[in-house]
Amino acid sequence: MIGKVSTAEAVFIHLKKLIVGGELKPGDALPSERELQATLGVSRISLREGLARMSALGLISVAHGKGAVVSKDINIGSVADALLPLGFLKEGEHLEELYAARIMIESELAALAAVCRTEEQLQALDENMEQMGDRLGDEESFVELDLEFHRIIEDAAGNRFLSLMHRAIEGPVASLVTMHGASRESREKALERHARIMSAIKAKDASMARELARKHLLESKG
Amino acid sequence: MIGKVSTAEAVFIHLKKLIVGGELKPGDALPSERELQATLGVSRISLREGLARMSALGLISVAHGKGAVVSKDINIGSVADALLPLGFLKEGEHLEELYAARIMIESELAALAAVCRTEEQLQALDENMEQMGDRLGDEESFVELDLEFHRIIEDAAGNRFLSLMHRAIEGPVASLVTMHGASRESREKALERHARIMSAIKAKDASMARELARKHLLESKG
DNA sequence: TATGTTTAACTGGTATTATCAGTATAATAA
DNA sequence: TTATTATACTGATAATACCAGTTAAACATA
Repeated sequence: MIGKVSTAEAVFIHLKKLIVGGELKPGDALPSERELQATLGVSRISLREGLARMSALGLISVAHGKGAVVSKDINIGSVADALLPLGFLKEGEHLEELYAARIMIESELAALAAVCRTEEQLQALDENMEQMGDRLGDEESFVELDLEFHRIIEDAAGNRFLSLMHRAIEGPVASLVTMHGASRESREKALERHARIMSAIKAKDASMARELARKHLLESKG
Repeated sequence: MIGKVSTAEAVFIHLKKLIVGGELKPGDALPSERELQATLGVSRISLREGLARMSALGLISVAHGKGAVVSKDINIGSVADALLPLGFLKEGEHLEELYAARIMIESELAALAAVCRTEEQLQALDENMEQMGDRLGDEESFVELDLEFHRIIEDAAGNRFLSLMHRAIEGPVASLVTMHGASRESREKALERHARIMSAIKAKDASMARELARKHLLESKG
């Protein structure tokens, strides 16, 4: 009996194969539930549970009264949900793994931002740093501005896949990022490092931006 | 009915909040379906569709006759499924974005491998390169060994999150990776670059391994 | 007493049927 | 023609019954 899957799972696998196999292309409308139910020879319940799985993963999008269509793009929310158990990590190696991934992503975002950034984004970074300078004494505001700094860079990088991973990771490691209890001196140093990263991005020096971002995160970690 | 979301979606959101909020911890058993149905005041169908969503995302794991428990870990299959629409990308900027992410991941894996690699893994890389040397004339085998080389490095890096992203990306960009139609000379150069990466990993030089891997992928791309 | 079998009470899985609720369009009335 | 209404789709929800694994308590047996 090992290997047996439930009917709902079978429906899910079947539909997924149709999409992967190219029989159902992005944007295509699925047959109606009654029709699928008859074609696949399953009950409405199993059919709908299979559809629920598809929908949860963002593979299809269903609308009441209209029908279901194959998604054209990944659903960031779904991916983030699937990565949700990462938040359970408290200490130890798993958290280290996640942190390593974060450094990799952040530094690559900085490198890409150095290439793609617009003048508006440079200005946004400037404003952000100015505000950070004003809030050196306000820990909470500083932390929030710190996160915003990296979010601006993420936006400037213009890579949807990296943005997705960045956001999925941001939550779980937020507790680490937030330098809570850090000294004013450490905040001054962080702002200084931000300035250097910003300079590299402004100068379109991708390698420099990447390395500075990496060092920044490594140093702000301890 | 709560707000504008479906009942099944409301159930899903409710259960997710219980987990995120810490009321349900990883490994905890969920109440039985009949119980949840009564507590939430919804029909069995909606309840089960909500559970199906949870299950599809790998947030819970249900067993026939036993019950459902909160997952302790991310489900690679679920994440990969959610990323499935990436395979729709054919050409253009989206593929470029994915390729940039691939280079980032591969190079970081090489850097981590340089730190964590065991003697067995070094030996596996050695054997792989030896086989590649023997198959310089056999394009198909060479491509397969090429992929294996990077898979060994992925394993050696010992970072589950990066491994996940690596595997999710491997499929969609496979067509790019496979140097189909490349000359024997280009294969010789690729092998040479592999040897240099391997040396850096053996010497535990993370920065060197990262840079060499990055250059390798950039060069083998064209 | 100790052990093996049976049974009963859980659990989730599937199916049937009926009905509610959006949506779009064809038919109809102004 | 235009505005309204009826209708025939679509998915959403529900109630009910029953099937199918799992577990442990009850019980018969050695």
